[in-house]
Amino acid sequence: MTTADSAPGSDFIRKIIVEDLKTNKFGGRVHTRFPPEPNGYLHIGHAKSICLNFGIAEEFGGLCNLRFDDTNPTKEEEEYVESIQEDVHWLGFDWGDRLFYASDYFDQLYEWAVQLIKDGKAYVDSLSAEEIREYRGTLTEPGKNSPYRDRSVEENLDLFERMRAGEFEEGAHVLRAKIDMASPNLNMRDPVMYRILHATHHRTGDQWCIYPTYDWAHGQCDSIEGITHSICTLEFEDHRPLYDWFLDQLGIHHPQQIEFARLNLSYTVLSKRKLLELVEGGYVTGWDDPRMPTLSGLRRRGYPPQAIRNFCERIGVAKTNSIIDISLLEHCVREDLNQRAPRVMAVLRPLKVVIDNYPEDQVEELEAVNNPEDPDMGTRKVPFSRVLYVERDDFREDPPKKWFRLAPGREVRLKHAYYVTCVDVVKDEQTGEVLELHCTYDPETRGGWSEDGRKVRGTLHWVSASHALDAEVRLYDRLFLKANPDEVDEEGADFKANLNPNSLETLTGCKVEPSLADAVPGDRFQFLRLGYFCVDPDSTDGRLVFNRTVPLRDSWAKIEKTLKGR
RNA sequence: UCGGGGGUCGUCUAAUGGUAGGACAAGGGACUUUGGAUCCCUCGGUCGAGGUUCGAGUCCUCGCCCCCGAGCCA
Repeated sequence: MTTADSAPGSDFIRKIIVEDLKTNKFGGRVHTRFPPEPNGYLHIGHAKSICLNFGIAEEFGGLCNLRFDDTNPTKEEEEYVESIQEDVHWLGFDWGDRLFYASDYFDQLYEWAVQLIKDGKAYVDSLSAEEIREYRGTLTEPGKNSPYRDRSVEENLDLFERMRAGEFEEGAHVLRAKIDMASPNLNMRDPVMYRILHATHHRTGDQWCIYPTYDWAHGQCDSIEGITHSICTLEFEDHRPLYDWFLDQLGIHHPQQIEFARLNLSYTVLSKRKLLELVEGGYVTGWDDPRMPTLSGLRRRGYPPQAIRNFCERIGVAKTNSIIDISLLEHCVREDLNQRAPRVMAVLRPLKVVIDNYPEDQVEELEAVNNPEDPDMGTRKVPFSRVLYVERDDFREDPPKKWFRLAPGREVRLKHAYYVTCVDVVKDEQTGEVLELHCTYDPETRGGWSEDGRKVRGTLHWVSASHALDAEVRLYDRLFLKANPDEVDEEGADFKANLNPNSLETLTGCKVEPSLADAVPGDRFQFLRLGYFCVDPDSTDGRLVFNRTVPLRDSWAKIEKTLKGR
């Protein structure tokens, strides 16, 4: 077999590592890192990177560090570093005692900067930000040297020292690498290494007022930690020559940077900027809104971490820009939950059913399997009585062709219970609305089976009216209407114009079986015939709240669609 | 326009120069005490033009298309 999902380990990055191991490039070591900037919550795109970095370390008997790339105090917050750790752990990965911060290395980075200045490879520039941009040239024209480019080593050292001491305003000076203002790679046109930022850092406080840029920090941090393979996304490809340059000038351990294509998912957005906009604009209830592609949102939605890991394994790793169909993610979720989620019965839109020939005060405890996919999950008792609720959608007064559910005169099976036949329909005289159904049951079919070989095509879920628990159920749908939310018709509109107005439907007065009384937030279930649901943290003692994780495939919807199409 | 990176079924992803395979999606069927799940089948692809070769997705040449890059963001 040569499929992506049956042969994890065949992607181009793992091939490079296998080759490096063969040639003993890093002394047989494999050491990766996941380097998030703590300026937002992790989303499923990060999960791809986490699974890649931690997964590779695991597979090759190596290590993977968690390192916060906290070089910009104006955007980073402690709240994010906490959520990021929680999310990585939730996915099932562990960094042991290797939790690091770029800020751990600020002293070393400063010393190395001084070394580059002494070597004549870095200088303090006093051009304004705007001037620096002008001097940089364009994509097609070379840049020109700053008039400050040839300051003496002594002057550079003095200025840099005073930058650190806080003598200057933000923007007055920057430290730049002295490389080549004519390079066709703009990253090599004397990139900025340090900028003055009079900001309080979430970890170093006011100890520093100059902060290293990503380019100056990243490779050196990798080097300090002994990283062998520094895996990042495609947009850093152009930075690799710079990554290599710094390491070469310093003559320190030189990891290999490898770039791969970031994850894109249909019907969703995966950019921190846009996610932040959804949160701050109140389009969702927060970072953990179950409609968000954030790990905290998916967690609240009920997505199991293993499903996300399986998904990340299946999508593969390559350099091709791609958009993964969200149905693959949903498939992975169903696949996982099908094996593990206990089945229960819940009626979302209740329709009262009276079993006319069932004894008034009788209650039977019927046995129900918890998961037909896994007998070890055992059975439970479900109460059955004279008055029940069934799903409103499961009754049609004028049943169309191929309708095997309830209708006047029709016999159906109540799951785990009895065969019942609809004998009467009570309607509101004014509105015509169906108020309740009257049925008779066949006592010989207890457990849902008939000895006489009689066939019933339809099986319905139900709850006993007097035993059922009330619940609120939140039905989630895709957050966006278009596969590509950025595709907008009107001018001036943006991705928010494609928000799905029906991405959340809240149902109250739902009825669930009494065994759910002990359910706690995070518990996942399959509501028979409906889908997978989990208990939301909004639940209180007397009031259960469920989130729909993902619906079951509804094949009736398909039949109806084709019937209508004719 | 300059530099970098890409282009294989609808969507992803495989294929020492040797039968283009798998997954998801779609369509059909079997089965079923969830119209669920499961199982089976079908549909469907190498960006284009030349060249090398017994043989090219793979090698060469020339095109075409897409993505990234001009933050003191990462």
